Amino acid sequence: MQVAIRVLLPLPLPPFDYLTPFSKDTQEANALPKVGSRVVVPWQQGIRLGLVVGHKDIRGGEGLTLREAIAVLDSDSFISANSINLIETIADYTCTPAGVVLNQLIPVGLQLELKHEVKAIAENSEANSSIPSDRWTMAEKVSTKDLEFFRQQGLIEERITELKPQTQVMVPLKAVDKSLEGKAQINQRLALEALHKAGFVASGSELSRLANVPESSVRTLVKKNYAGYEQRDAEPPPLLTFPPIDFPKTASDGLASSKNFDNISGGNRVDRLVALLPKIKAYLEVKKQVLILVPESIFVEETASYLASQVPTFSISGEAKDRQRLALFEELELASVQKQGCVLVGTYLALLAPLKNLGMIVVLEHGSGSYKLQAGSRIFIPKAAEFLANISKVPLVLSDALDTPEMLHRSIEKASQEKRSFIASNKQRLHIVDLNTTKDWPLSADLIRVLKQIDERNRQAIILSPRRGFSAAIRCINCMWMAECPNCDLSLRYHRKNYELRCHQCGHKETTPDMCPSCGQTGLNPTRAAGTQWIVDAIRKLFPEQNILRFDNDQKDDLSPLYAGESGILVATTAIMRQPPLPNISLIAHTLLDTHFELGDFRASESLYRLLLNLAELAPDKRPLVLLQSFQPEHPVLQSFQEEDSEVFLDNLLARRKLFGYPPFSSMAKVQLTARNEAAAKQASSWLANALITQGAEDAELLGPTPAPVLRLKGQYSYQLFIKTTDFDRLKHLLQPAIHFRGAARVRIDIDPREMLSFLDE
DNA sequence: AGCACGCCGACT
DNA sequence: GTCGGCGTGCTC
Repeated sequence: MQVAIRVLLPLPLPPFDYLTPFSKDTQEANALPKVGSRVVVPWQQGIRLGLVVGHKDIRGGEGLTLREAIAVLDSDSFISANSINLIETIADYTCTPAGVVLNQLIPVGLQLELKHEVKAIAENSEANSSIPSDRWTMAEKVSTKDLEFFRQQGLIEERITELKPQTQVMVPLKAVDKSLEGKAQINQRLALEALHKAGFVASGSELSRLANVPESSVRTLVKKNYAGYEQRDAEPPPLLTFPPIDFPKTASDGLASSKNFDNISGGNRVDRLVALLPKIKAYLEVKKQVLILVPESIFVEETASYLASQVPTFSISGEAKDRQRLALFEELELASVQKQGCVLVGTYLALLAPLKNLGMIVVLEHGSGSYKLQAGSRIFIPKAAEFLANISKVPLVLSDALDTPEMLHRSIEKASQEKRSFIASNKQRLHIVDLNTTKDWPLSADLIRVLKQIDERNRQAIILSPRRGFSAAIRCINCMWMAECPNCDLSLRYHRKNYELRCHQCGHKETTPDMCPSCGQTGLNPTRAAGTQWIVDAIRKLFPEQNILRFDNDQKDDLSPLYAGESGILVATTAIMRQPPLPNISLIAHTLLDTHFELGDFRASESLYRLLLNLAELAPDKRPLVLLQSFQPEHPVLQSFQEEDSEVFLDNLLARRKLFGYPPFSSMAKVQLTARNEAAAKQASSWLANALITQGAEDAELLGPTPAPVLRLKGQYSYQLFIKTTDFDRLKHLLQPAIHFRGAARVRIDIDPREMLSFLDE
C-alpha cells in the first residue's frame, strides 16, 4: 500500500495529494514526512512551499495521477497538529478553503526564497542531453515539460536550498600600506583602520560616520580597492520587545482576588489586566504558557509592557517584520522545549504560535469589532480562540468592559462550569446636549461653556468628530448637485487643505471645482456634517490662544506636549482611542453621536454602548465630563447608559435578541455577490436566492437579495443576501449552493457577520 | 492566487 | 496578420 501526503498551499484552495519524495540514494520512498512539516512540491509551472496536513492511503492506479513532492524542509513539525486542526476547523466553520486560513494565520515560514536545482542521474543519456549529470543546474533553465517528464521517469535528482535574505556589507580588502601614509591620505587611512577594527560595516556612509571622515574618502578607498562590498546573510532582526511599565498602584485596589472566573467585565483595561494577573501567574508557576490575544497591534504594546514588569513576556503583531516573527517562533519553540512558562501577547497572528505547553488562552476586549477579520476567512478571532481552547483542551478567559450577549448566553448555558466576574467602576459624569434646541453648530453653547473652563483652568479636552476632513460632502446651493465619487456610490468628503474632494473608500481625489458642474453657478458649499478640520477651525476662532491639536488618519499631531501635562484641546476621530490615555483630561466630547445609532443593525446598540464605555479609557484614572451632542437625546442606548448598570443593559439586550431570533439564538451568514456590471451582480444574486430556496431555505431563513448598502464600491456592484437559521449545521447545509457558486459574479460568504448594514470590503 | 487558454477588438 | 484586453476553468 502506498501512502500519499496531503499538502496545503498558501493559496485559496483545499489541500492536494502528492506522492512522498523519492530518495535517489536508497531507491525507496523516504520516511513519510510528518504532519506539520513543510514540503516543496511541483505546482503548475514551478514549485511551491506547502504544509503537510495529513496522510492518505492510495489504491493501485490512483498514485499514477499524482505528482511527486520534491523535498521536505523540516524533519520535525514546523507547526503542531493542534495548529493544523485549528486551520481546518476555521476553514470548515467559515466555508473557506483551508489555504486561505493558512495564508492568513501564518504569513511567515511559507514565503521563503527557494533555489531549485537539478542534476541528471549519471548513467542515463536521455536526460543528459539537456541536463548535465556532473553538476547542479538551475531548474528554470530546463523546460517545465522536460522537467516533469524526467521527474516521472526518475532520471533526475532535485535539490532545494533556502536563499537566506542577503545584505550588502563593506569589508576591508587590503591592509593599510605605505601609499596611505601621506598627509593627504589621512582620512582614508583612518577609515580603513576603523573598517579593519569593525570587521565590516553596513554601508560606506556608516563607515564615514564611524571613522568621522567625509564620505568621499571612503569612496576613494573603495576605488583604490582597499575596501569592497560583499553579500552576507542578513542578521536576524531582534525580537519585538517593549520596555516594562509598572502597573499603576491604584489599579489593584478592591479587586476580587479570586482566580475562579472565566470571564471578566467592567472596570478599565488596566483593572481587568490586574485582575487576570494571579490567574496568569498560576499557570506560569507550573511552567505553562499563556496566550493573550488583543484586537489591534496598538494594544500589544500596552499589554506587553504591563505584563513584562511581572512575567516573561513575548509579543507578536503585524508590526513585526516576517523575519522577526519567524525568529519569535523559533524562540518560543525553544522556550517550549525548555519548559519555560511565558506569556505571548499578540494579535490574531499569535494564534498559530508554537506554544507546546499552552495552559490558558485569554482574549482581551473580546467584543471588539476589530477582531473580525475583514478578508480571507472573515473569522471572528474570539471564535477562533474558542476553537483553539477546545482543540488544546485549555480554558478560555474573556475580558472586556462590556461582555457580549453571545458570551453572556454561553455562561448562562454552562452555568455550572463558567463563572463571570464583574469589576464595578464609577459612573461617568455624562451631559447630553439636545442639538434640536440649539442653533450653535457644530459646537453647542454648553460645549463652548465647558471648553472655556478647560481654557481658563489649563486642562485638557478631547473633542471627537465622526469623520476626518472638513465636511462630509459639498453641495450646490442652487441646484442641490453633490460631488460624488466616480468609482463608488458615495459622496466625496471635502478636505479644506488644497480644496480637495476625497473618497474615503477608494481613495479617489480631485480638486473642488470653482463652479457647480451641473448648473454652472458659484454656490458650492460644504454640508453641515462637520469633520475634524471644521471643528478645529471653530475652536480656534473661539480660543485663538489655546493649543489646539488634531489627531486623525490625515494628520497625527505630536501629542507629546499633552502627555507632558500641558493644556490643550485635541480634536480627533476614534483613532485617538488607540493611543495611550492623556494625563490631564477633564472633558471628553462627541460632536455628533447620531452617526453611531445606525438603525436596523442588531448589533448597533451594543457597539454604541461599548463606545461610550470606552470613552472612559481615554482618561482611566480621572472622571472627566463626558459631553455628547445628539439630535436624539432620548435614544434608548443613551437612556440605558445613564440609568442602568451595564449588566442590566446586557440582560435586556440578550432578551431582545431572543425575541427577534438573532444571534446567539440563531446562526447567520451574509452572502455577497460582486461584479463589474450591475446586471450580472443582480442576476447572480437572484439566481442564488432561488438555488437557496431549492436547497430548502424557508421564507424566514432567507433575507434578500438586496443591493448592498453601498451598491457600487471601487467600480464593483454588490448585491447581498442573509441566511438565518436556528442551527449552525442547517446554515452550512443551506449555504452549499453559495459555496459552490460558479458564475459571472464573485461570491463572498461571511459567517457571523458583525455588521449588517456595512459592506464587505477588502 | 496564478496561470493557460480562448475569444474579441485595435493596431505596430 | 499579431498584441493584449479579460472571462473561464483548473491546479494533486
